[in-house]
Amino acid sequence: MSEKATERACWRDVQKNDITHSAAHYLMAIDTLREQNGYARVTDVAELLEVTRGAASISIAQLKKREWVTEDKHRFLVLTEEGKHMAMLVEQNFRTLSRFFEEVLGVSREVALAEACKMEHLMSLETGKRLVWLMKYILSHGHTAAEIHQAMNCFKPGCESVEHCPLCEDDSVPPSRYGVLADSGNSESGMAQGDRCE
Amino acid sequence: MSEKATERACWRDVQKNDITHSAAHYLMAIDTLREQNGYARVTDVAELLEVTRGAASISIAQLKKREWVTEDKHRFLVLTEEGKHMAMLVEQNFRTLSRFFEEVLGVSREVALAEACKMEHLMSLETGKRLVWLMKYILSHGHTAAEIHQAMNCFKPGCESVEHCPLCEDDSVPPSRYGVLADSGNSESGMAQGDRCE
DNA sequence: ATCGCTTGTTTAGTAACCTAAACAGTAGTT
DNA sequence: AACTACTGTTTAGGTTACTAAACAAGCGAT
Repeated sequence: MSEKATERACWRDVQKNDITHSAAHYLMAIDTLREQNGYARVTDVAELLEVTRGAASISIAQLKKREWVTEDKHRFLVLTEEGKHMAMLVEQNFRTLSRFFEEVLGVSREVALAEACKMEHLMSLETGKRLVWLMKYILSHGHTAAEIHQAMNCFKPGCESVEHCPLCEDDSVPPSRYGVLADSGNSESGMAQGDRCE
Repeated sequence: MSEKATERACWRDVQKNDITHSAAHYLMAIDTLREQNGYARVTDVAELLEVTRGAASISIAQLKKREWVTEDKHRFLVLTEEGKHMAMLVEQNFRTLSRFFEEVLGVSREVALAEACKMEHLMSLETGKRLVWLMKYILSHGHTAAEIHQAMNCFKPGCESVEHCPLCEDDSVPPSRYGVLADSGNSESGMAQGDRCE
């Protein structure tokens, strides 16, 4: 009876995400600036991110509260260990996703970068690692990579109507998004899919 | 000189996304309710999404302004053609992503659903189609699918430190995130990739 | 010592979300 | 008709994140 929490409305969890899109970019900006200039000040971050100093000031104050950012002896901004870790995670997710979109899926570079940028902070370390693993596998197995590239090169829009998609023709997977609407008795039927991965 | 916009700060484009995470779920909720109950009212949507009627009322008013939602003869909520299209797109992205995470990457169902839910509204139709295409290819080529599944089953955390990742060891790809810091002259090199889809 | 510039913070106002609570209808019941 | 219940909107208040503009502090130059 409590197992249906598995299917529970997940849609509001976005707000409970570890890190915000904006926070991630403030962290990465500080990191970038320290790497490139050796130091990072509020003004530099603001300029890099193209926001006002006021906005940067307030956002960075939040990051200090969260202990992702501190100041060094010279009062310049630095990432704490945890801050560095968050920044690296997002940075890595960005690279993984953009490479996946561009090199595996064959999406244009612009779109690949734009979409990777939107999703980078939403992917878990676990999923990111698995995606890297998949890409490593594909890229290190010449014939597989070639086949997939060939397949992707033959990609044609197709599937024009979003309403009907070849992959989703079997409606086996789409799990109910919002818990149980009407009382749908046996909730064990949800796991009737022992046919994969054996 | 204006071509460097290619590498320009993309990080604020998230706000310019076609649809908001919350808007997407309001649309899908209306769609779900009409399918399940035959009608959708503000109260039903609020209950389904677990928000107050006040919040639902205001959000739905916005959707009406955008002409994604109207009312039928009985004053019940309905999606317009455009609204339906947006809802279908997000719904499809959700299915695609969750299946990809779960079936291809081997992520647990919970995580797969949660992350798909966060990203569903951020993936373009184009990328979504290509991902479907890739999955179709993988799943329809027994040996490839088997190999990949085997590889993914052998997945071990590895790559423990986020700082150093096997895939990203060659720093060839990571494009500068925030425009040009120092003046980096020639920007035409960005489009050196005319090798697809001919 | 005062001008002028940069730096960082603060304040007021905007926008998209949410809650809680008051409010105005509409509709069924006694 | 009056009581109650449900529906939908509105109001006030909170959050995150932005802009614009005022402000305080520091610092170099004359």
